[in-house]
Amino acid sequence: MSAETTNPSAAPAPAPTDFIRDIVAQHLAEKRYQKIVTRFPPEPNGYLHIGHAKSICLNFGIARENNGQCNLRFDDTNPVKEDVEYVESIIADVKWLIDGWADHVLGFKAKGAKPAAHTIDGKPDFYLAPVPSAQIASHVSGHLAEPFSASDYFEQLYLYALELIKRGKAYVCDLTPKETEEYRGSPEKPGKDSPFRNRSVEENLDLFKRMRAGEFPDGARTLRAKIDMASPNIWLRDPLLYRIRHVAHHHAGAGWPIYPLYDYAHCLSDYLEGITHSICTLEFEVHRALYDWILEALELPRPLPHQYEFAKLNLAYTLVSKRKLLTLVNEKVVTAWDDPRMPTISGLRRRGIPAAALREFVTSVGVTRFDSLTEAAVFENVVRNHLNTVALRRLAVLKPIKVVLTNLPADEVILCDATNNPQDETPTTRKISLTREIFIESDDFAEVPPPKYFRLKPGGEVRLKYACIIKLDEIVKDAAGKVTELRCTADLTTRKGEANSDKKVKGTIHWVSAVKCIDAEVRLYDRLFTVAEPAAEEDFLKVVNPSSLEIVTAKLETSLATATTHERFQFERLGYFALDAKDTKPGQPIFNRTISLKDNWAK
RNA sequence: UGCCUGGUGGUGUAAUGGUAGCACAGGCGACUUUGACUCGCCUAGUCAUGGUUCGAAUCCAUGCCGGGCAGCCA
Repeated sequence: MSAETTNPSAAPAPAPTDFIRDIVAQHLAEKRYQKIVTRFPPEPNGYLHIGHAKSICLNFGIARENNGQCNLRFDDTNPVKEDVEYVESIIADVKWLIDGWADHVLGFKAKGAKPAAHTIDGKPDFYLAPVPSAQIASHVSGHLAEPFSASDYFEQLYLYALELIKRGKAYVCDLTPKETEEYRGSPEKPGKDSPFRNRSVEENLDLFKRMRAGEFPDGARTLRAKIDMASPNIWLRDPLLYRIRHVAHHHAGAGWPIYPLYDYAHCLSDYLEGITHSICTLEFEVHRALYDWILEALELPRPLPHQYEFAKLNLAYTLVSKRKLLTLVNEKVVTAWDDPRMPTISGLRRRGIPAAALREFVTSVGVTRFDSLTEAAVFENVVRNHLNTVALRRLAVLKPIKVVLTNLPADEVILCDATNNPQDETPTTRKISLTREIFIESDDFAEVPPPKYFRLKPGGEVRLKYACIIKLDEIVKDAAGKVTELRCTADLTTRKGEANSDKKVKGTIHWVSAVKCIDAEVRLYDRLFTVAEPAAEEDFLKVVNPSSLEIVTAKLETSLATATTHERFQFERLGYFALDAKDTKPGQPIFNRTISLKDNWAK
C-alpha cells in the first residue's frame, strides 16, 4: 500500500465547519453567488510552508465542499524579490498537497490567457475564465493550462488606474519615500495632505502615462489613492497604488517600469477572476477597508469579492516566516529549503509526511480568529496515526551490538515469518533470516539495568521479535572494557508453532541477521529549535537545536534493499522511516526518520 | 496613547439564549511476540465585575489581559 493513498478502511472525516464556512453556507443559501470561487495567492519569493498548507486546505477545502473552484494565483507584483525557482516549487507543492483530494477544483487558466474585455449592461468589464473543471486534469498534465498570475493583469490594472484618476480618486505624488512616511503620520497622529494631492485629472493622467512610459527614475513618483490622510486606519491615508521600478519581471517580461502594490493588485485580481471569497490571514484585516474602497470606487459591474481573515497557524518549535526560513538556508543551518527539518511543504514531504496527514493536521487545528500556538504533539499524533495504518513493518538496527547465538551452527539459516502490517485486515507476511550472528540495538542491552528494564540483561531472557527467546550467558569485552559481543543461547522451541511458543517474557526486541542484512545511512531528525516559540526570540539563530540531525549507519533487513520512495516503513520499535528521494543513489539507500514511535517507557 | 481585533481545561477547538462537549497532552489500569497500536477509567475550563433574562460561554456595560496596523513588501 502506498502512503500516498488514503486508507479505505478509515472513516471519512466529518466535513469541517468554521466561521468562514458558515458564511459561505449562508451565501449559498441566499443564492448570492452562482459558484463559490476561492483562491490561494502565494508570492513566489520563497517556498511554501506548513502555514500555507493551512490556507491551501481552507481554500481548496471550501471549493471542494461546495463544487466550486480554487485558483492558484501568483501574487507576483514585486519582481525584485521573486523568482521562477519559487514558482516551480510552489506549483509542485500545491499539486502534491491536493493530489487525489482537490485536484478537480484546482483553478488554472489556459496557457497565456489574459482577462478578456466584454461589456455588461453597457459597462466595460474584464474577466479571465478558468479552464473548465472537467478539463483541468488533462489541460494541466498536457501543459495547456497554467496558474493565474497577478502579473498577467498588469494591462487591466493600468487601465483601472487610469479610470481611478479620471474619477478624481487617484493622483500622482512626487514626495520622496521619506517624505511620504512623514506625511503619513502615525497610528495616534493624523497625517497631512501631500502637496501634490490636488493635481488636475489631466496632469495626473499625463504624469501616470509617462510613469508607465518609463520617463522617470525609480522612486521619483508614485500613484496614490485619494482617500483621507486623517483616517484612523493608516491604510486609508492615501495609500500607494503604483511605484516605479525599472526591472524586468520573471513572468511579465521587460515591458513594465511601474508595478502595482499589493492592496491595489490583490482586490482587482480577485475581481478579474471572479473570486467570491478572498480568504487571508489576520494581519490583512486593516487592509480590508482599502480592498473594498478600490473595488467600490471603480463601480464594477459584476458582484464584488469580499475579504475574510483567519488566524495563521503557529506550531510549537517551528518557524513560519519566509524571511527567517530563507536565513536558515542562507546561513547553512539546514541544507536547503527542502531539508527534512524544515517546516516547508517540500521538507515535510521529503521527511516522509503523507500529504493526507498534513491535510488532516492543518484542518484539525480549526479556523478561528484567535492567535494560537499549536503543540507539536498534535501534529506528531496525526502523523503517527496515518503512518501506523500504512507503514510496512521492517526490522532495522540503528546502533548495532553483535549477538552470537552459541547453540546455532554457523551456516544455519532459520526463516521466520514476519508480519508486514498488523493493522491490515488480513496481514501478509515475509521471511526474515535468523542466523548464528545477529545485531540488536545497543539500547536493548544493559549490563547494569535500571529498574523495570525489560530488555536484555545479564542472565536475562528476551524474545527476538518473530523468532525465539534468547538468554544472555556471557558478555565479551575488549581490552578497553568496551562490550564487543553478547553470547546467548537461543531456545528454538519458543518459535511460533513450536511447543513453547506461548512462553512469555517481559521484553521483545528487534534484531537483524549479521549475514543477511544491508548497511544504509539513516538520518535521525530532532526538532530544529530548542524553544517552543523561536519566532519570539531576539535572535532565532541562537536557539537552533545543535543536534537536530544525527546520522548513523544502520543494519537493515535485506528486503529494504528494494524500498521505493512511495513506500512508508515502520522500523519496529523505532519509528517511521522513508527513503530520502533526493540523496538516495542506486545501491545506496538513505532513510529519513519521519518520526519516532511513542515511547511511554522513556518517560 | 489612535484604529481594528480577540480571550472556553495544560494546548487546540465545539456549544450560535436552554445538560460546557471533542481531540491532543497528562495520570491510572487492561491487552500486547513493537514499552507501539487498541481499549477502559481519571484529572482539568467559560478573563473579571456588574447588568438584562425564568435561564448567559453566548446579549449589554465597564475593566483587565493578548494580537495586529505607521514598506515605494506581500
